[in-house]
Amino acid sequence: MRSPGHSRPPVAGATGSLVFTTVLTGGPLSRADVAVRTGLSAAAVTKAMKPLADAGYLVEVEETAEDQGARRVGRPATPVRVHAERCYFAGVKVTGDELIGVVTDLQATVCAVRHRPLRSGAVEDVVTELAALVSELLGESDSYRASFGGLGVSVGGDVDPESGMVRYSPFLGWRQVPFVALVAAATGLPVRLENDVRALTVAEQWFGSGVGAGSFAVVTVGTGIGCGLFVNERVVSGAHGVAGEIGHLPVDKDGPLCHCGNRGCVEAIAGNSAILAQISETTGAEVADLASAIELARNDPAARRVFAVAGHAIGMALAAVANFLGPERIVISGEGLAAYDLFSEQIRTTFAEHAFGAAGDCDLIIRPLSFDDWARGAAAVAIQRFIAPHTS
Amino acid sequence: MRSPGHSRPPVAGATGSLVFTTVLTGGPLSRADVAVRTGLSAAAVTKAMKPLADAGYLVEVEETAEDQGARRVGRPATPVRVHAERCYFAGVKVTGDELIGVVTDLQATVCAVRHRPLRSGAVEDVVTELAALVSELLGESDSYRASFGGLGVSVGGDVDPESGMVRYSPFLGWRQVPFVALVAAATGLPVRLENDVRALTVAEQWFGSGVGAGSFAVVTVGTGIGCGLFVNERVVSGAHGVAGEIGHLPVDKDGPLCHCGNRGCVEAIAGNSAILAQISETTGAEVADLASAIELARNDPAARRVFAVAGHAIGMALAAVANFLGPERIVISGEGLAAYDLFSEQIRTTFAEHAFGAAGDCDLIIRPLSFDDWARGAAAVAIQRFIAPHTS
DNA sequence: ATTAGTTTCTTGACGGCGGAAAATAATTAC
DNA sequence: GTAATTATTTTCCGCCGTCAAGAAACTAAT
Repeated sequence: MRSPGHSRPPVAGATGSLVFTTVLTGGPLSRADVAVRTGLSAAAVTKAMKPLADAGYLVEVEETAEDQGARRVGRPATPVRVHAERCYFAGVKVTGDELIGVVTDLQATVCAVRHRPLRSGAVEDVVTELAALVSELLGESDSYRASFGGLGVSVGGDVDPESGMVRYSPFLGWRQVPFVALVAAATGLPVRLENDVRALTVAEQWFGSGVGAGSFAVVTVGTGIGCGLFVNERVVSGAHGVAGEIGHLPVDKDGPLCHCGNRGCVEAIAGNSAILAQISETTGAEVADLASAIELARNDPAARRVFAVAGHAIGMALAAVANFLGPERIVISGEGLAAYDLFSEQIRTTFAEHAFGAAGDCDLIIRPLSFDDWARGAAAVAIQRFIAPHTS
Repeated sequence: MRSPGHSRPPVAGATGSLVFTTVLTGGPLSRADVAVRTGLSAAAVTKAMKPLADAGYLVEVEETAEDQGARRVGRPATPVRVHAERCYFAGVKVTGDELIGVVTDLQATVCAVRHRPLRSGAVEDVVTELAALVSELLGESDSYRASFGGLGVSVGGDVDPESGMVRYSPFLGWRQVPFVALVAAATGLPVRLENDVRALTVAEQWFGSGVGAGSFAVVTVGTGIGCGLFVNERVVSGAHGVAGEIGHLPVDKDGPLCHCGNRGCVEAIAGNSAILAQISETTGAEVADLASAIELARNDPAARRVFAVAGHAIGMALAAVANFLGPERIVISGEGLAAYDLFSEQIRTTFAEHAFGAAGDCDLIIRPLSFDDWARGAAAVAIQRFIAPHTS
């Protein structure tokens, strides 16, 4: 499979990346603003922007007559923004039974989505399907291939972005799989691999609620309960590939048995399947999926009680995160949040009770999440790689 | 109070700091080794070392005949080490009822120790006493004042090193105290303030078990249970001044009531006073201090059981830290560790049970801690400030 | 309309600093 | 002694960011 020449990142060095990301994450900004935000001199900003503008990554915003209201004296600023369509990226999240793929532009706006069921979890099959999916996605518009920046792939489990290895993925049953090499060979594209939750954290860092925060955490509520951490200017990876593992935080030592062997883990109480099991058990009703469980809870107090208990468990987890890291914000997201109105109050109450001192000051931000957002996270990893290769 | 000119840090820029800290923390190293470790070129290392050597901070090691055993061909390397006596630092830990002060050399080796009771916790009184203590300490040798690098002060609570403010200290009952300014005025010395646990973490980072680790955590077991975190090349401070607050991690929802209002916090089970209370209650014996409690536990199974329960709680906390951050190492320290043999097994068992996957691979390092070590931590902060001002 | 005042952006000179390569140094292996 | 090998130093080069001095593009007076 031959592929056209991919766009080379035009980023000169650290300063170029810094300026680029500042504009990317900070919306349209004048050069003077960028200078202030980055701490660079105005001259340095001008010089750093030159090649980026020449290559078409940055463009000056057309002045729309009466710009920002309070215009002061002096030469008016010329805001610069990212030319989002200059370059496209693909992101694929690999789950145990499905591939989710997206194409995004430079600002991580999703341009195309495709899902593809996985019949087999064998490495070769996954690679083949993945290559086919990406090929389909990039086939949707000529622009995608013509100016392609990179492919990001995210997998749950212990993953090493540097070596491109999936060290261990429980869902797929993989160990020591050189996934990047395989996917790169099959697609001919530049590939970057990352853990799924960390990929989501990267997306949040640059394109979501993490923008401007010195530290934040992303807590995902779904089948499992996960957590991505951003501290000291970087996403936390963990020395052994594990980090942000809050799903097995013990909440109730007499609680339900968790698959990890202990009792009363957050995940065993507030994970989607745990909720379903509890509701079935408590009410005797047959609930097949979360949607019907939510439906039921709207009328059945016993079912509602299950959600409250789950909310309590989540609140405990959030408080633990806040106490531990003291992040500026915690973003709570995940498919499980469809039932947010059922959780909400209990989450906040428990959080407030257990957050210690000033740790309780951290913002709790709710952000429902679609499955596609996981793939978008993978694309965000590719974008980050493209713009700031040294960072990750 | 006039003071002689303090040593100016001879550190040129980031590279100078990097080279200096590499030698400081890595023992004697040849220039070639430093180049490898830092990723700099050999030329850059030579250049960076020049002014440091000229100023007497680095010295070449005398070759002691038969150096390292396996000497290979080629020009022999000239190891360089830090001249520890080139410069002295003071560190003071402020507690509710006592000041603990030390003088250390450049390698944080303690050269002098003094304690000083605090009759009053009023800000002015503490400042006065602190100045007197430091003056006494520095009076112990002419060298101290002659080549003094800086004073570090550590306080428990919410502290902002940048502004030099104690934002809130529960033990002292202080709020918004500009402590650095006051101490600097009273002593005429360059002063740096830091939270007590973070100061200890800095000491560990440069002069203890944190050396060479990309990430680690320090868990202190004493009256309270605290935790300092080092991730992504820096100590974690928390957006709101709170970080590493694991003392109130819930372990047993039916456990003893904690002063924070919840039940079964780690601290309410494994904190020193909690242990004493439990032992008194369980055995009916009067135990005044931890030492007698330990004594008792060696013979009394019921008392021993209290330590086991405490060990379990600590193990849970350690597992939470490991799961959360995935640090390379966890250093467990504190006065409470005098009873280490009583805790040990239970700590490790519980940790192994609750550490998730690869998070359990992290090293657990036991390091008993004296009260003086807290002051040494404060001195380490001053040393870090002296050598790498930009870092913190 | 002209002039002064302001703020933004650009340009060019300058300097610090790290890397590459060559020179120098100090030993071991023959 | 000569060659090989490794460490350190020196010299030179180029990148990159700051500083200072314009140039540009407006507003506000006069």
